[in-house]
Parts: sequence; C-alpha cells; structure tokens
Amino acid sequence: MEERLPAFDSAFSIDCVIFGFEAGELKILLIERNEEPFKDWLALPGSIVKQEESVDDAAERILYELTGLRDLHMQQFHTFGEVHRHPQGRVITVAYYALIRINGQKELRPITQFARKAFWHPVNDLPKLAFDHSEIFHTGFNKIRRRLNYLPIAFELLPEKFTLTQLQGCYEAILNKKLDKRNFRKKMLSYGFLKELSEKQKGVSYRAAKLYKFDRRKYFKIFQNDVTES
Amino acid sequence: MEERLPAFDSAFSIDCVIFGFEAGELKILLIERNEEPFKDWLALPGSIVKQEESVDDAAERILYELTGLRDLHMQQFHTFGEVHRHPQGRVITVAYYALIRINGQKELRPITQFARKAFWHPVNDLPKLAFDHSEIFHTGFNKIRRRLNYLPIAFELLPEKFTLTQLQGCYEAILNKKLDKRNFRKKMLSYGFLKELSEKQKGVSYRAAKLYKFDRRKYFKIFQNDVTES
DNA sequence: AGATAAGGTGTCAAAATTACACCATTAAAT
DNA sequence: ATTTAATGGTGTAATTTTGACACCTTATCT
Repeated sequence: MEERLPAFDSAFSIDCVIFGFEAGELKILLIERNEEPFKDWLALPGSIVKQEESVDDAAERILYELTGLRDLHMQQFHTFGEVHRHPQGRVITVAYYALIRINGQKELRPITQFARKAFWHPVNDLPKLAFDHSEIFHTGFNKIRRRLNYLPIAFELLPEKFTLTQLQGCYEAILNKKLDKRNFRKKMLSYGFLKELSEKQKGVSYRAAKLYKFDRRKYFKIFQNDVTES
Repeated sequence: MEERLPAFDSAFSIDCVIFGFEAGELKILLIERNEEPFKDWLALPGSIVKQEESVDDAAERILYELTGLRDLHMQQFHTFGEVHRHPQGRVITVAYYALIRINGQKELRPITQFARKAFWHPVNDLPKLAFDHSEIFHTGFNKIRRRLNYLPIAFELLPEKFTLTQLQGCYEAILNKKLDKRNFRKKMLSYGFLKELSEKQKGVSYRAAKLYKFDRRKYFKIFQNDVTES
C-alpha cells in the first residue's frame, strides 16, 4: 500500500466529547484553537486521522496531544458527514465520548501548538463552538444519557470513593432532573455492586456520609446479559 | 473548495445492513460483487462516498445503485476504521441500517455493474462476507435488537396489515427467543397504538386472524419522551 | 365428521416502581 | 453550652409491571 498523506480536501477527523463531574456539575473538555479555521474559537478536542492509524487509535492519540490526557476508554458514537461541515475541504469526523474522574487529574496541557489551552466547562452553559461541535456535543450527551442505566457511566465520573449523595447528584446532572433520595438509594444498594467502606467523608461541615466503592465485576455480572455498547 | 476525486488510498465508504422480514424469517440484503477486491464474493451493499454528497445522502444513493431500492430511512450506526480493513487502501466505512417491507417490494435489480445481483438472505445462515462485513452485520443486528423496544422496528418490517402472531414472530426473529403469546398480546394491545381492523387474514388453511394496523402517531406519543435515535 | 392448525383469551403471584416525611448527626456560629 | 444550618439516613404502602401458565374456539381440509 502506497504511503501518502490524505489530500486535505478529503480527510477524516476525530472529535472528542470528554465528560467529567466536578462540584456537582457535569462538564466537558474544551480547547481554545490556535490555528485556522476557527482560530481562537472554543472547540471540542479534535484533529485529523493519520494514514497508518485506526480510527480508534487516532481518537486516543488526538485526545492526548490536545489535552495531555491518556488511557481513557474512548467510545465512538456517531459520524458527521455533511459536505460543508468543514470550511476548508471535505472532512468527515468520527465522534467519540469518554468519561473521566476530574478530581485526581493532573493539569491539562496541550502537547501540540494546535490548542492554546484545554479546560473543563459545565455542559449547562456552553458557548458557541467551532464547526458543528455543538451538535456533536448534544448527540454525545444524549448517548450517555441513554446508556446511563446499563453502563457504568456515573461510576467512571466519580472518584473511587464516593457517597450516595454524590452518586445521585451525578445521575441527576446527566438526566437533568431530580430523583427521589430514598428510592434512588434503595435501588442502587439492591443491585449489590456498591461496597460500603468503613471510611467516612472528610472535610465537610455537616454530618459525614459513608463512602462506597464500585465493584465493576459485579456490575457486569448484572448487566452483561444485554448487548452492551455495540 | 477545489474539486477533486478522493485519492483511492484514503476514502470513505458506506455499507448498508438492510433488514427485511419474510416467511417468519429475518433477512438482510446481500449483493454478489462484480469487481475487485472480493470479486464474486457476497457482501453488504456498499460503495465509496462522493466528494459532493453528505454521508447520509451517499447511503441512499449507494443503496439505490446496488439494489434499486429507494426512499428507505437509513440510520447510521457505526463507523469502521481499522487501517487494513480494505485491501487496496485506507477506506473507513460508515455503516447504516434500514428496515423494509419485503412483501410488496419490486424486484431487486442493481443499477450499476458493480453488483451482479442483489438478494435477500436469512440472517441465521449467513455465509462469510467480503471485507469486515460480517462484523458490520453483527454490530447492526445488535443495534436493532437493542432498539426494538423503543423504536418501531418491527412495524417497519411487517406489511401494513398484520396479525398479532406475525408481529410476535417478528419480535422473536429479532430477539432470537420465544415469547409468551398471552403476555405479548396483552402488552402490545395495552399501548393502544395498534388499530384493530374489521378485516381478517385471507388464504390461510386455518382460522383466520384479525388484522391490525400500526398507528405511528400514537406510538411516538408514547415513546417520544426518550431521546430516540441520537 | 373428524383431524389439523392456529386464533384467542384471564388469573394469580412476584417483582419493580413510585410517592412520601421525619429524626440523626456533625460542624460552625453564637 | 446552645443553637443553627446542612446533609445523612431510613420504611411503608399502593400501584404498576412482569411472568408463568392451559384450554376452548374457529376455519379449513380430507
């Protein structure tokens, strides 16, 4: 197979919707673009797929180069292929989402000059984004909302040890609606995949809550019946 | 924007998983390829996206050219982007599914020479397919299985007038398991989106069943709360 | 008339879901 | 020391949904 860079008027790219949960809010990663087109605009982390890498591999590389984040589980969710979605040529983009614990995260630092900076932004107050990235975000958000009840979405957003109130807050942020506390706890605990720790929350100015851990193995024993992400 | 055909070593294509239901069996459309690579192999209908058409438009055109079928609702479900999935170059493919009533359908006749013929084949006995088309089929099949309970999948496969037994058979073919007759009927009728006709089934050598019609508007009133296909 | 094949129907138990309110605990403020 | 503010933590009852299960009816064919 001949080695040749793709003609820029026909290329594929990756765009990433990376979700985090912090201070009771759902957030996504944005970058400030440092190159045309849409220089200085806010955008999803995204770039062009190279000739000798799979689309899945490209997703990981691109996220790393633009944000410094590595080893996320990137999940493809849709491909956007309108003719004029990119002002400089024919570029279709494969969109991925991923979930990450913001808390313990190192500083976000773009490796390439393509992004001036990367930062978290609450999903409820997003500015206009470059390209069709607003639409891409909404599609991705809908995906995780749909999958919340059969994939461990919330547990990948929360710290390793979390309280039931934090867990509920995470569900509420994703679903954008209030849930009943007693029913939520009853149901979550009934599954049996939450392990109660002897530890308690620290540094709060009110009664400290019990901490729980997520047991991924038990979770998948329960939900594996279904076809999961395919 | 410059007009140029994509270099063949970097292109995007469409592949289509078209489902039909006939004689109690779930089937998909296959073509017999008439060109290299994989000449003479069986394959999903698929081809290269043109420079000046969106991916969604390409899906409709390509299906038409290879099978003569038109005006289907094509639903994108996954993009396959392994480096070597196409032996002749870098081609990522966007996969679509669609659902169609086989019964009233005109003859399948490829418009281009690219396919020698197009035909229905039961999903339960598929031969090896060209490229990674077997994987694409499985991914698509899983998608419709997942969506069976909140999208009118079965009703797009059945003729306009159908019996409850046919409906159940369609569900069973997609889920690949037997369902309880009384519970199935109770549930389906309880939704209220099935309209009982005064007509009955004809031409059967046993007691004729009542015919029903699907009321799409009522269906979506019930299921629209959810984020549907996005 | 009898055989064959599918049509059509109801009940009960178990499980899951929903609505709903108050006392307990902790740290901070006074 | 007491009070205040904020969240933690808990149970019951009604309703809805699900799942298991068997027999008579109707139409056609021979």
